[in-house]
Amino acid sequence: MWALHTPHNFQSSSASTHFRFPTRTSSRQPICSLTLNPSNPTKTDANYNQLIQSLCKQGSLKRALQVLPHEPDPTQHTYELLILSCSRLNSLSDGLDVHRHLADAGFDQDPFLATKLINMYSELDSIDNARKVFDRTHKRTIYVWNALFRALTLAGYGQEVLDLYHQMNQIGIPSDRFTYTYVLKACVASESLVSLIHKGKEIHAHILRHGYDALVHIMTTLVDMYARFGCVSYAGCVFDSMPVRNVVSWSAMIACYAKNGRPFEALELFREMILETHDSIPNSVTMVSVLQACAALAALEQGKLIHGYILRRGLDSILPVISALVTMYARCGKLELGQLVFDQMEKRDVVSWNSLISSYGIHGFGKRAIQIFKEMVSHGVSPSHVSFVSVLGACSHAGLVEEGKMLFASMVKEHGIYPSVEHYACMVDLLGRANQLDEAARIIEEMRIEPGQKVWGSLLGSCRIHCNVELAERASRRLFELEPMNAGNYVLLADIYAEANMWDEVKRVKKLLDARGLQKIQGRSWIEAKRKIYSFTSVDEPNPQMEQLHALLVRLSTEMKERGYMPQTKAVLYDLEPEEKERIVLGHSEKLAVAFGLINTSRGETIRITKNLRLCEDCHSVTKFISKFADREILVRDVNRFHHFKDGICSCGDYW
DNA sequence: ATAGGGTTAG
Repeated sequence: MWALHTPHNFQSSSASTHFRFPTRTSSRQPICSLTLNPSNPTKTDANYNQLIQSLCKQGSLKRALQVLPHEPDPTQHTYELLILSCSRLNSLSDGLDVHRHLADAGFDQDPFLATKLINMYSELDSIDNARKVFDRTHKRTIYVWNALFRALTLAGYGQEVLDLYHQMNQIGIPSDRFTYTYVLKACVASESLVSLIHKGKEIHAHILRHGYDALVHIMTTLVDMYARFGCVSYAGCVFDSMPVRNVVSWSAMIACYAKNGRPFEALELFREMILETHDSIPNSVTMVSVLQACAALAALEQGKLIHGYILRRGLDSILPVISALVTMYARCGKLELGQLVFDQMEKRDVVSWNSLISSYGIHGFGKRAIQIFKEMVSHGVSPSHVSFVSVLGACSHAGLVEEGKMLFASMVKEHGIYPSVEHYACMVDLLGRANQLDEAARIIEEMRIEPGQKVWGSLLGSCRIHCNVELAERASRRLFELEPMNAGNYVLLADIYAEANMWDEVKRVKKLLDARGLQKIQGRSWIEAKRKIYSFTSVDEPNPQMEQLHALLVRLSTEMKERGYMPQTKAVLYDLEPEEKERIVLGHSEKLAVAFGLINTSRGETIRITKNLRLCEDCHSVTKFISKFADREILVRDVNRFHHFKDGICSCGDYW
């Protein structure tokens, strides 16, 4: 005999031996009596299936599983609901249990249920079991294949999907429209270092050949795939070719621009979306990308307008949107506004906290960032790997070496998070900037995962700051192998040689750069004034005020020299006369932007500038001078962090 | 016969 506890969500009288279905008519008629002997099937046993199904629908999986052994003949539908319940309740052990029952009953060759099982294991992060189900299923319908493709893609096994897809084609099973979306995603979900873009283009061709090029879902996936490969123009071509677009397509294309360093285009496309479409109304997902674009541009006025739009559209209570707002304000130099948005949040998740931590980090408030990190933990929010990237980054900007080491050690010990390349890169950066280059190198040697370009890149960057030729050569050797087309690495190495006066070596590196058809990334600074964004490069570009700007800089330079300013020209990669070098650094884009700000903004207004590269030392010291004797606050965001210049002092404490 | 797809925060 067996007994069941009374489910609390059942209307039950004091007699706990009777189950009642909660029905709309509140019938009190017992459907089946569980005191019956289940091994002796009677007519009422037909209701066990119904009972199990009903329990599943109510979320009482445990009870459904207790009833299951007593149903002599569970139906496909019963198993389906059981499987779905296991995913919903996130219980792998129950899932395995259901799977066992189903196999015992001979249902495991049912392709419909195999699909469901694969989906279940996928959601329960048990990819091996999903594979097993697939392997054991003889009759593999396209649904079964697609389910496995989806599961493997989500788990990051893109290459495996593509191999299986090849097999499927060999056998002659035709793809359907769902197959294409999964295999396209598989191309970018590959953990391998080789780019699978060729594969993606091949599948793109298949899609065109099979006439699937009018389907919004597939086309949007293609846009997204090219976006993730960084092929912005390809994504744009697909987007332009779409006969029908919807919110998701627009959002994907806007995200493509926002994530690939094309924030202007992102905002432009958003404008177009609003003005030219009637059926594609921007949603919260769209707005997140738009906010990212504003953040990238440091376009505060734009960002405020977008914030207004978000409020009008009632999208201001959606977590991702709010986190993006926090970041946008902080990256536009308004840390206090970011904090305000954060304070007003009713609910916070780990991402909201991460936004705030990294915001304080890039503004150089390392201690405050650590404090917020601890506050998050004390609120019961478990840090994610990004939390550690953010907080370690904050330590790095503020030179908090000991604190960073302690946090790094706590990752595994206290939070069970194993450091990834990103975390190692943070540590190398932290130690390297603090001139503990040997220890940074030691960390790399002790890494149990492949260091990769991020880590070597951090080391090379630190070598640039502290002019360590030997280590720089080691790091760059690896980097030239890993990312031969990244001009930045060659330039860093050349910088280091130049500072060490090794001009032959500088020439050699430059030749390497030329041989690969690469160019030094041009320095660019921009400033928002009167709702427009003005962009400057060191090369003369048509700007009506250019002469005026140059004249102002020459005058300032003379004045500064009288007060002890010494031009620092080591960023110049040519072996030139000092005067010539001086002339070059005086034309740096950041100084032009500062001069423009002095002329075109009112006194008392903070000059806010953004730069695409790391601030050079000469620009840094000149801006300090200017902040003092022009009595202006100047806020500069370089590629890594903020510099807040005031009274001749920079918030970075000359440590950046 | 049934089933499933695309964009998003740090």
